[in-house]
Amino acid sequence: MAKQRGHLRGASCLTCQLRQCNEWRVLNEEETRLLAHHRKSRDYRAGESIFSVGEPSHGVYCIVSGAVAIRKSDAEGNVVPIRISYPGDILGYRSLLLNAHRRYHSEALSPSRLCFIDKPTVKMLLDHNPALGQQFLQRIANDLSDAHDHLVRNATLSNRGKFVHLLLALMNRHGCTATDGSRFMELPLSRRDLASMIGARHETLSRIIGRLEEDGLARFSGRTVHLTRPHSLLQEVRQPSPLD
Amino acid sequence: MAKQRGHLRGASCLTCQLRQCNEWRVLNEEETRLLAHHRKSRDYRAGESIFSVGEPSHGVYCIVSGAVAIRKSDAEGNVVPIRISYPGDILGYRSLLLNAHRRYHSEALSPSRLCFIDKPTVKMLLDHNPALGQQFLQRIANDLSDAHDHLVRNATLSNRGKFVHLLLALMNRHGCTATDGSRFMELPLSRRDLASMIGARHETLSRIIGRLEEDGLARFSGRTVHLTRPHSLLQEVRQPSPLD
DNA sequence: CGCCAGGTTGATTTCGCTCAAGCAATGTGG
DNA sequence: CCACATTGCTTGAGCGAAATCAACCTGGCG
Repeated sequence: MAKQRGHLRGASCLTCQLRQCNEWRVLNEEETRLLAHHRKSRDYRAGESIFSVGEPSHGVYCIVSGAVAIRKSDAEGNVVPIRISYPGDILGYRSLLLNAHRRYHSEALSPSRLCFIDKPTVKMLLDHNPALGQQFLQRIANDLSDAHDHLVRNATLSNRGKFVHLLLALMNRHGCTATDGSRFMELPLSRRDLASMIGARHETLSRIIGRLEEDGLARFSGRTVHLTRPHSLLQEVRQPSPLD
Repeated sequence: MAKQRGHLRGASCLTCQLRQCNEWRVLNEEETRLLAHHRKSRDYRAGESIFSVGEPSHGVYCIVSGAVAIRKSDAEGNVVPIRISYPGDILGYRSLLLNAHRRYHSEALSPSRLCFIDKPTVKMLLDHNPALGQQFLQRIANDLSDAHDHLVRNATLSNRGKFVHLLLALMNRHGCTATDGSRFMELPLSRRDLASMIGARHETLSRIIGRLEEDGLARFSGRTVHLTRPHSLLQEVRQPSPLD
């Protein structure tokens, strides 16, 4: 059933709800038809790789359903998740716009459906509609801002603070609100990955989680998290003010 | 004398050596003349602010001489230097391209000369020559890559490692090589700023510096640094391989 | 001269890493 | 079906790194 919904949604970009809120929204009907005609939809199993570091870029991917982790690795083999992408997000635009090789790993976190649009088609659309380039520019500028915010947080917060921040950010995407105001979700990543996202060992994360439970702020059980007092957590990590 | 050289260099973009290696290099002679006609050159004292967070963007700045610090601050008032820009670099393109407000502070580190190019002129050039937009795109993509590398390093290295990396990076820009293979430079930032760049307290940085001197790897005196065995430092912080 | 910003140094405590053991869930070959 | 490895996570002990708090130095500068 869910699969069929996914299939219908991916059947044509013209009817794709997600297109309304991503970079493709500036395309007119004719351009969208071109997009739909050239896109290739494919299902990925959980854990399956979408692209890897060092490969040449042959096009971009557009997430229809599921969730995708973007990871970066350093010389010692440490792998750090950089971001999680969701339905509507477009992956791999950077390598394509720069004619560069992939600098990131990308991997499905859950069973996912992605549409692939090859390079010639994207180039054609970029030439045809300058607003599309502007969209990508905006997107990359926002990514840069996010990365810098992340840097400032890392320089400022404790591991606990960083983790609380991460939890709240994940909650925004994955969370549901219960009737009593508490919030809960399924974690999209393993504890190891969560740990390396905040630059800590997994043992340390385990202890931080223990302390959060002691403090009565959260309950963890497998991959489900329940934040009993999200408000208290929020004031633990005063966010950078939006006007900066 | 230096001032006069700076003045001559800024006198016209047509004769500006720096233009050859920054984003303006894709402009033809006519476009460059337009640029030269609209640019306004101005000198800044050391420590003087160029733009501040929250201001609207009225144009971009192009560094002729000196050095400029870009800083970001969070809600608690922590200020973290994000990067240092040098002659040839163009500042403030992000806010302009996105029609957004400034998200960064920018401040001259030494007596500096900058050219200001107002928004209408940049817009005109962008419309006239699509390659310019591509240049800015490339620039912002590289900045993003740098920021992500920074994130991975922060998650991986110790404070000492981060500082050594920072020293080597600064050395690339500011350093001279002595006859014996050792390298030296003037630090462009205070120790406090250096500390917050690696997310550490200034006392901690002071101790790290002490240890580097004990190890016979460096000598610090005021703002001058002398790296006696740069090679040893280099292998302390195995850089991410360039093929990622 | 006092004052102050920038930097160093010391003592103490907290935090987080390392190493090591243990546990539950899952998978696999016999 | 069991014995056995494997994977992901938790827990504990010990230790080193870094934060915190505080004193103190040093070179401008009014």
